[in-house]
Amino acid sequence: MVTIKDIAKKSGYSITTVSRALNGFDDVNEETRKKIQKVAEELQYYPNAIARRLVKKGSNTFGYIVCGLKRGEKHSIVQEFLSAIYDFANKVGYEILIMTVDSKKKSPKSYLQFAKEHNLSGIIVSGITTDEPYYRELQNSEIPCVLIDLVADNINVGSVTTDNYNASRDVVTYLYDKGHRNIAYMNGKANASVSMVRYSGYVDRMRELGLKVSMDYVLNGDFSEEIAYQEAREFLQKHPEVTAFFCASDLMAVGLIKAARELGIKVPEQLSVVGFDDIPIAEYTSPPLTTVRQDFYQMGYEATQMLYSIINKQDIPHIKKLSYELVERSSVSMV
Amino acid sequence: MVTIKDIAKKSGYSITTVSRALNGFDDVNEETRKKIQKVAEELQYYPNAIARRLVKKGSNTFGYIVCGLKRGEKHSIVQEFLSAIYDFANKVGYEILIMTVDSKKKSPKSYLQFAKEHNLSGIIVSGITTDEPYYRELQNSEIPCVLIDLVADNINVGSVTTDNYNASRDVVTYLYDKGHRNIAYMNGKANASVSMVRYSGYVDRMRELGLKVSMDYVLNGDFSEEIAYQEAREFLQKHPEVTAFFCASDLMAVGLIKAARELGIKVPEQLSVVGFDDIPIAEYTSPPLTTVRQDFYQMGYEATQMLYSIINKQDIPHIKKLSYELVERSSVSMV
DNA sequence: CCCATAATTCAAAACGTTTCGGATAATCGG
DNA sequence: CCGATTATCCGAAACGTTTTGAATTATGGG
Repeated sequence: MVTIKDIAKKSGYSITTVSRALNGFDDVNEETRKKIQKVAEELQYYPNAIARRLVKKGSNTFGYIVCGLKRGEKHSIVQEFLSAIYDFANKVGYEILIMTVDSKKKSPKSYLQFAKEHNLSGIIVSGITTDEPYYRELQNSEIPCVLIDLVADNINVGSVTTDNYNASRDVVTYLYDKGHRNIAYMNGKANASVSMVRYSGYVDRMRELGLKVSMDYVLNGDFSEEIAYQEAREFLQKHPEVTAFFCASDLMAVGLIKAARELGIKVPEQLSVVGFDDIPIAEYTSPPLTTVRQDFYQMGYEATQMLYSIINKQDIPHIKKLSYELVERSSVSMV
Repeated sequence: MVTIKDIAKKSGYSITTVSRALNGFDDVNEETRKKIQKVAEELQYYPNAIARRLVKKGSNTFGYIVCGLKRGEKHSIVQEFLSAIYDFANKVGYEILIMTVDSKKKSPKSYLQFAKEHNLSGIIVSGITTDEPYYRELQNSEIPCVLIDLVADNINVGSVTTDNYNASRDVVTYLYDKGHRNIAYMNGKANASVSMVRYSGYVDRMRELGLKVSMDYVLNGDFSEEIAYQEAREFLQKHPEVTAFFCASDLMAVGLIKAARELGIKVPEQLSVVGFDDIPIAEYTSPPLTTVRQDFYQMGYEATQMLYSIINKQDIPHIKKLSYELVERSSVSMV
């Protein structure tokens, strides 16, 4: 490994001067700089980021903690986040260190340990649910951090989510306008923050519209296609009066549609279905799914941007609700 | 930041002893260790990984270079890789540093710089094409590295791919057995290694079966749904005699099917289509796509495993071809 | 009771950088 | 020509660890 020392030796200058020359300080003669740069090039010198990070105060590194990353996922949400985080990080010259945490096995490291070990400037967290130990730890974080899809009430932690509440309300309104009155709801993971918010949007709007919201009408599909399918199969047989279903995720909507098809219930003629997320699949199901589009890339980008602001002590709002879009495809019909 | 020094001070032992106690060396009294651990806990001490990495020879870190990560991707291949790489890394106690490179803008860093800066033990590269500057650089790498979907001929660089050649041949055979004789081929990016391999599998098998392979019958969809759609629209009108299409990716198959539908050509009745990859969408298109399944998770896992072996100077084959599976769904019919 | 061995502990160097405070030489105003 | 700037340069400390080699103490055999 060729170090700054080698360059100093070969060029005849001191370590200090070499460092300053290479880092563009202006108290070094241009000619000297040229010479040093030449030597650096000849020797194929690359500054050791580790040594640098050790001595510099900030590490200029974002941490990204992704919970529940696993194989065979049918959406690419994490990929979108990643893409966004990197785009922003590249823009501001930060690097990224990722930690994955599996909710099943208890992780060996706490998020705090992760952050401290690596001297992280701040961290972004996605995919966490309120029942994980991390959640509590995060609540009183001393380290700048922003949560995706989860709100917290600490000054050091920001959050960005889609405006789930209003999105949910809009879906109910949309269905109502199409003439539906018996609207069931398929909720996601009980411990996911978004589930609760979407649920209350549904309930509130239903009530406002004077529609009954019986507990029978809300199922729990755990954000899983398979579970949604199971639940729906049972439910649909018992409740032929239900003409519309709002699912808290596209995947569950897909499961639901499969159940309906198997029971000979035609979508959308006999049953309208609305999903949430607009994952790639949504466009290709039959019928193509009407759903609420979340822009996951933007979510990741805004999160990183917010983290950057928090790190730099900028005074900005710590809660950001992103807009959504109701994408009309063909899974809903008038009644 | 609480350091090892603080612990030394508070516990009354030397820095050396603290370090050795915390790292489980056996030349420290168990009682001492207990005490030191207690102090460490009280002070919420977390060893600084940066300092550690600086002094240790190996960094115990894999680099992962992902080319062409971008928003709005309709597959989750990178996510699968990531998931796999992390699973393996967690198993062997490595960390991962990711660099993204955009083939459009010339990247500020060479892969070598990236590796040296961070003292990486080795790197994994995915998504690279032969026309990128990185490709040449990689060819004579001094640093252990393994390429996904690209083969190299350097002892330090391994590669893992699906057995694209045979997969391609099998598809042709499959179509042949279904009675198809005029089989067209939609190729991917010209500069992607896999494209060439799949292409030759197609050509070789066609010839073996005594089928003509005219240049007219091979299109280039650049792995893009849109381009494949455009190309197909033109082609299908001119060549009604073609009864089957083999596409080098599912996405292109989707584009192709769309074109066919618009031209009133029924899939699979009038045109059979086979894709490649088996991305999540493939299962939901209408008709559901018959395709070659690649296990991207396994690819990532094997790649990391191989990298680990290379790093540890184990003598293992540097080229790994993964098996595939022809998934029969409904986009192919007998003729 | 003494020497050899084992069990503990520690001081100091090393990893590759940045940076503080000063040193030296050159330039300038008067 | 002198004191004061200014332009360049540099030595040494610092970042938080690990590790080497040795010192100290305890133990045991004879």
